[in-house]
Amino acid sequence: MNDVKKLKEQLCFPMYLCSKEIIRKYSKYLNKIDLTYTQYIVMMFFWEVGSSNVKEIGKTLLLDSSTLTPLLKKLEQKGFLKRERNTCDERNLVITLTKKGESLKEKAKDIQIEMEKCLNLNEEENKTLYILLYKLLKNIEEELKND
Amino acid sequence: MNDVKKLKEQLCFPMYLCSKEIIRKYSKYLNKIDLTYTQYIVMMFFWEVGSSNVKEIGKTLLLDSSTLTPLLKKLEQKGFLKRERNTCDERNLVITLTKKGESLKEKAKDIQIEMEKCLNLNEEENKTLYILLYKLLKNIEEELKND
DNA sequence: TAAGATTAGTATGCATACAAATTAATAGAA
DNA sequence: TTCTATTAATTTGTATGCATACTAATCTTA
Repeated sequence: MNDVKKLKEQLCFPMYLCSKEIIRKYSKYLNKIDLTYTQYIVMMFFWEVGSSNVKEIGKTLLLDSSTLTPLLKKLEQKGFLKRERNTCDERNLVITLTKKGESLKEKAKDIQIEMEKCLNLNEEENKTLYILLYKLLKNIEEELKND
Repeated sequence: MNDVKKLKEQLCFPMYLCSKEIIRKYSKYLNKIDLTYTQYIVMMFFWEVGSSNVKEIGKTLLLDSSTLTPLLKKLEQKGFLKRERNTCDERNLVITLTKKGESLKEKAKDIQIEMEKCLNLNEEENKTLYILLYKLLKNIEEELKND
């Protein structure tokens, strides 16, 4: 057993596939409201907090600012967000939901319901998976700190 | 409770983060052997099967041929793979491991061991997570067929 | 057997994702 | 107070990832 592992024997592989395929399925619904998956995640963040800056979004979504800058500009182009410099500290942006962005929330609700059906796990499985994913995430983040 | 869900309440979010962060951590090790994560997955596939074509790789890794074509060319450039047309059916490629690609397997072994430590789940958790991920993957693939 | 359908792989365009370098603004120390 | 360090965001370059369109080879069938 001291050999290189096969794809199926490594946890990272089904994780990679699940994430990719869930996003693929989600995208089919999100198309209808003119959002990509990452844009949707960012909008979800704003539906919770109302307004924020690049740094804070990155900390929550674990995304680099160089990923977020063009993405936020895109969401501004689409009229879902507004980007302004903070007058107190010009280094910061103040990014806020527009009325159009706020109203998109209603349409997203239906998509979430559809997606939950697709995953097709029972309550127990769902909860177990949820707990394990967050545990794993915590462990990995701890490890990444040491680099 | 008939409201839009928060990020933390949706399974897709920790799944997305876990996948991304595992890949981030893996990449730090894979740098040393001149592989990206996706390139590593492809090499794992070849360490199992020896040789294949674009279609088959895509079916196993759930990747589009338009993703694989440039990636396989890159791995050929690095000297890990060889790409030739199948003389029986010129539409197909015959992609095979080179000696250099084969020998890379030994170095990958150590990386797999390091990574397993990083995930830091016990045997029970590991197994449960593994089973749930494959179950979810099966469900999603079933749903994607209906599109 | 010649025309249309199918198949395998490639090319193109768009959207992430991240490392590294850069810019502009602010904080902190001498 | 001025010089240096730090910080927030942007820019640049590389690598996916996928939808769509395309090319070339093979298959099908009339």
